[in-house]
Amino acid sequence: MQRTSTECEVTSCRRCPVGVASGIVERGRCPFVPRRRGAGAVLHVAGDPVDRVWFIKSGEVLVTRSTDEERVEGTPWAIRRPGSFLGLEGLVRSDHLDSARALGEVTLCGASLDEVRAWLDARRTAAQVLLDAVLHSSVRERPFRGNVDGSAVRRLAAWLVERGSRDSGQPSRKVLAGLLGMRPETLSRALHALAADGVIAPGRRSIEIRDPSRLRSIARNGRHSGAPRVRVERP
Amino acid sequence: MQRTSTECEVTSCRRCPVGVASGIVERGRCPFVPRRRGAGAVLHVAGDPVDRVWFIKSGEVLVTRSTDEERVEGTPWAIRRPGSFLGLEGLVRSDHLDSARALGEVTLCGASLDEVRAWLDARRTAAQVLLDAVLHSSVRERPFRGNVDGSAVRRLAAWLVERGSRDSGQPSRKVLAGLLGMRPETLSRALHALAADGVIAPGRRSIEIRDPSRLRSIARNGRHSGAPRVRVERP
DNA sequence: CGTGTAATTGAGGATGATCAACCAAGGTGG
DNA sequence: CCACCTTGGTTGATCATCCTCAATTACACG
Repeated sequence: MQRTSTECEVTSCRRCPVGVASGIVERGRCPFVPRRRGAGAVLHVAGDPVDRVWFIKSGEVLVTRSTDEERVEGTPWAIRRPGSFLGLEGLVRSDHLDSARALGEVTLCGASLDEVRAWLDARRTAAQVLLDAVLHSSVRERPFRGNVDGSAVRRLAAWLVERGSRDSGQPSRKVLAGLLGMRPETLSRALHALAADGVIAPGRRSIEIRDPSRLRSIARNGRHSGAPRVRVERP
Repeated sequence: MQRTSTECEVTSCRRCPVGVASGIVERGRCPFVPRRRGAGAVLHVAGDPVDRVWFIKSGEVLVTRSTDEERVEGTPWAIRRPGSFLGLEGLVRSDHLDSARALGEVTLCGASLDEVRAWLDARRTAAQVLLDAVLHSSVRERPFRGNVDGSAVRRLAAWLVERGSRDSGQPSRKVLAGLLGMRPETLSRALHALAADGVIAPGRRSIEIRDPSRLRSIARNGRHSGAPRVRVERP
């Protein structure tokens, strides 16, 4: 079983798990061929038939799930990073579950569904590579659900804690709000509340964590002092 | 790649994908050994180290995710059915992501993590079986998030539509409420609202669908007439 | 036939969504 | 270089939804 695929391992085909499983080192051919896509490029749309499987080499991809059909752009569901696949659901169903858009410049290696199936049959460790990637992303990618998972402030704190060390560029407010299951306005207020507590210092493009321990405590039990609502007096 | 594993395929080892991949038919040995568990049995608790991987042969298992640590019982996350695995996250991390409890009488086949790893190395199609199962459950298991995915009534309607044909015994109200990201009280009111519309006829242990087309329409766009709130007059 | 648990109902309040206005930061073209 | 526009983000006010807590009813089970 492969270890976690981090960005650095993936950029070179000789160190990429897919390349290794394809036997690149001993002159094997990798069915996944690289391609570049610009920021904002739409990779697939929910409901479309799956024709290609993509492997993310570099960059980030936003996966959105469209709950209602009329809206083209669903709510953000997850951010996929290098080392994970897109479109593997094609192995068990015919159409895409969700839409995907490049968040920045991305490099993807693509293969047709048939090529992937052939690869799975031919290469002994191929399935292990896919299994590894799927397990990793299903472990990472546990989206927050509404209030059941705590208040807006708490979900934000939990996200900040989890993101924590990996300093990958912050997603835009709109995207982050979607990932956290809230509206941009609510996210703005939640950021404000944490900032009022001195726990974080939100900049326009990055959020600096000032008090990690308090942040963790808020993420755990949801208590925070900052900017309580005005309480209406009652007779 | 395996096809969808339905209950009937799984009960006999000769038709079970795990058994087949272990070469049961040609006298191979399957590392997964069956065990029965009674209703309510706790299979594992979030945070515990993963020591065994379980394969569900029959019955249903409730997977709960504990968001806060003090609460032993987290919010219901998904219901796993025959053909899916528990504890596969052990392949990529050391401890359980979530807790699991048998919803009724269940039969599980278990193997230690080491046995699973050895099995993956020894058996050519083992990884494909696991990959298939993981993809299936990640396709099925897309929990609803709070209001972002629509109102309580809409989420309930969507769940009823999706469950639809497969008449597996209804989960208890508390469990169902958790799966839908709402409180039991809210679920009760949502059921009442749909019943007032004549769309469903909720019994204590089962929910009869009276008007499937209207139910689908509510699931799609959230409009429903039943029991509108009293609207306060404003000057 | 009591008793405990699950499900329901009701009232009130907290929270987040909505809508509209506003602000700040980049472009773009004169 | 500056008016202009566009886009994304913030703020404020109001409202709908859902949560909370408590009381009550229905049901299963001894």
